[in-house]
Amino acid sequence: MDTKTKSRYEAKAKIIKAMSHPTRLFIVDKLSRSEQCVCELTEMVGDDMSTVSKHLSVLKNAGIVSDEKRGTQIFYSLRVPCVLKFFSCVESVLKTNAKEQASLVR
Amino acid sequence: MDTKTKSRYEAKAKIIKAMSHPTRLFIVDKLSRSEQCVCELTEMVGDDMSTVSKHLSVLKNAGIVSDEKRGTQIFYSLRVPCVLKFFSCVESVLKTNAKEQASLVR
DNA sequence: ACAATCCTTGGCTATTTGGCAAAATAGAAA
DNA sequence: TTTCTATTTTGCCAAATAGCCAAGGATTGT
Repeated sequence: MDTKTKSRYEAKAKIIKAMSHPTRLFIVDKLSRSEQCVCELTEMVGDDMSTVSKHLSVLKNAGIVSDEKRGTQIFYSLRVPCVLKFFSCVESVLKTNAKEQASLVR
Repeated sequence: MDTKTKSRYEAKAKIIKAMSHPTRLFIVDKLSRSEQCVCELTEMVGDDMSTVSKHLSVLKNAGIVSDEKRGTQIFYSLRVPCVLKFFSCVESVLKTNAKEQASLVR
């Protein structure tokens, strides 16, 4: 694989990697409905705020979310709605896997 | 986040995580055109065969690819074509990021 | 100025990951 | 059987990741 091809796959992988954590997936799911401040997300996730903040910076760094400061709070929102398509595909993979599991038992 | 919700997000994240490595993305891309044996993929990727084999087992474990032994070779193929949709979205994220970069320079 | 609130950053530890090389396995062919 | 050949597994090490806590901005309100 030549260097140029490689770095293109690296750039793509970075974006997918940003989505590859349960908490970040949860956050993206929430943001798909409406923007949220860090404190609200922290509340929903249940981890330390610093942990949530780090997850958000990963998503922001990948270009998946954007942030806006309003007063003392920072609101995050989904910048590229197409990532929501991941969910339906992932669910169909899970379904396919479950079917296969079932057929093995039979 | 309750335990059940959490484990659902974990299952989804696992699938996305399997796609979150440049080499594995490359492999999925190749398999989208036609099935390939490990030796062919190893040749294209340029890493050690044991490394490629490990990547393939990650993809297989996630349910993204399936394998079939024929003679001495093992052919891998894409089990869930919907993962290809990831590519177009990821590309649009890259494009959006590039645009933003450009506007900052201006 | 001071305190309170919201958020991010740095430091630490534990865990996971990715890579190669060597050893083990499975099947084909001789 | 023995010997290839294709692939996987194991062992090891370096690097990356996730989590918490404590410390450090920034902004609002007193």
